[in-house]
Amino acid sequence: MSIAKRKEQEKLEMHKRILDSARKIFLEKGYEQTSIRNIASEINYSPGSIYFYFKDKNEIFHELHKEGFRLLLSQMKAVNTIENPFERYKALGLVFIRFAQNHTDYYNLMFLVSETGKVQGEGFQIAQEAIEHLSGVIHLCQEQGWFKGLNNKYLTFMTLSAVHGICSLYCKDRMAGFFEKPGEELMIHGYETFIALIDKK
Amino acid sequence: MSIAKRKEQEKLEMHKRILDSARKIFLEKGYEQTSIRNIASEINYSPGSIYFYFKDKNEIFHELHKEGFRLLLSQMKAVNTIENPFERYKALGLVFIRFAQNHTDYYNLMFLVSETGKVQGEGFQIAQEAIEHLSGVIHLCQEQGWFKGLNNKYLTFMTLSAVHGICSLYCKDRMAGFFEKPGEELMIHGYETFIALIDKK
DNA sequence: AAATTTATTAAACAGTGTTCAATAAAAAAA
DNA sequence: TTTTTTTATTGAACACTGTTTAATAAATTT
Repeated sequence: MSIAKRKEQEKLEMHKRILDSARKIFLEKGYEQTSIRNIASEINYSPGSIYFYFKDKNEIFHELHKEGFRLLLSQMKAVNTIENPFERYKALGLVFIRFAQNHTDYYNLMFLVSETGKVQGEGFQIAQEAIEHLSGVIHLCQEQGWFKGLNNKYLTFMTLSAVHGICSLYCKDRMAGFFEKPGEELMIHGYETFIALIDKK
Repeated sequence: MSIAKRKEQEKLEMHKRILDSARKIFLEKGYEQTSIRNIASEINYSPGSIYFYFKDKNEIFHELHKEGFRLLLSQMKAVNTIENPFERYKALGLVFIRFAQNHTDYYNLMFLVSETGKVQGEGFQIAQEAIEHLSGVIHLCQEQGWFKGLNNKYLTFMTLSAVHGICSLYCKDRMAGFFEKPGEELMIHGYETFIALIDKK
């Protein structure tokens, strides 16, 4: 039985090696510019063998997709230490923004690159968990008198939209020229403007 | 001279034929799923000949990109008939949202598909014009007492982010499942929530 | 030691964007 | 009108792409 176990471990290791190579190239060059042959040659492997470990290119992509969401979600949950719900709400947006800044490539992979439509399976579940987390914090705010008369779901969607809008404009690098400031500053000031508007108890 | 003129016209016609074919396929299948061979065969043309009229696939894409922006900008300018500046501001957001709904494929092409970084040349100029238009309307609002104490540029960026966030989440079809409502309703309610927040004179 | 499972590979298939020499068609010059 | 030159078109070729598969090597089980 220990032989089977070692086998399994070796298989996991190869799985990881491929994923490491894929992560490097995917985050560097994006989806289309990453080829199975690139991933394979990076680890001196044959392209065909990749298919022994992954169904196809998309499955590798979704593995990284999930990785990104797990990373984001863990950072979102870290703000639970903040007691004041509105402060927690504010921090949650900053987590998003900082994530887009520090992990621009993941952000692209998670929100911008992947094809329209359903992000299936586990990846979708984690994304949903992230939304529910935001919704929960907003609910806490509302219990304490913030956002009076506003629907929780729509507020959640709107918050998500505003922050995602900020991040995706940043990641796609649209708007340099009109907004001569560097993107990082613009994001923060844009977010502060948003918070200034929403901050009425 | 009339021969040269007819020649030029014929060239323009071929240019248009290719663009028409490209538009159809690009808007239907997106960037990557559109091939030069597809575009050519659609009009019983040889793939190589495309390169007599366009530098490469990207140049065709950017032509459509510009088309989309011209269309959006014309609809943005149509709200100038509204006298009240805040009403005009509100309508501007709705123009965006309706554009994303009615021309989802263009929206994808314009904001989501194209590669990170500079959208060069004329296309960039039109995008800039659109931003300046929004900024101008916000300026009018501020002259009449809205958005007190808020920086025009940041407010412009934030508005753009919020609306673009709504539209891009819609276009990428993220969030079905958590927000069980159809995307169109969600967009409108999300936008109304945004307006409810920002509406303080 | 033989049979069987597991892992790896190179080759092949059908597709991609793009280039280019050959060629046909049209216009200009002789 | 004939020759030359320009303009437009084509198919073949190049170097890629994701993926499948038959052959093969290696490791494990019988």
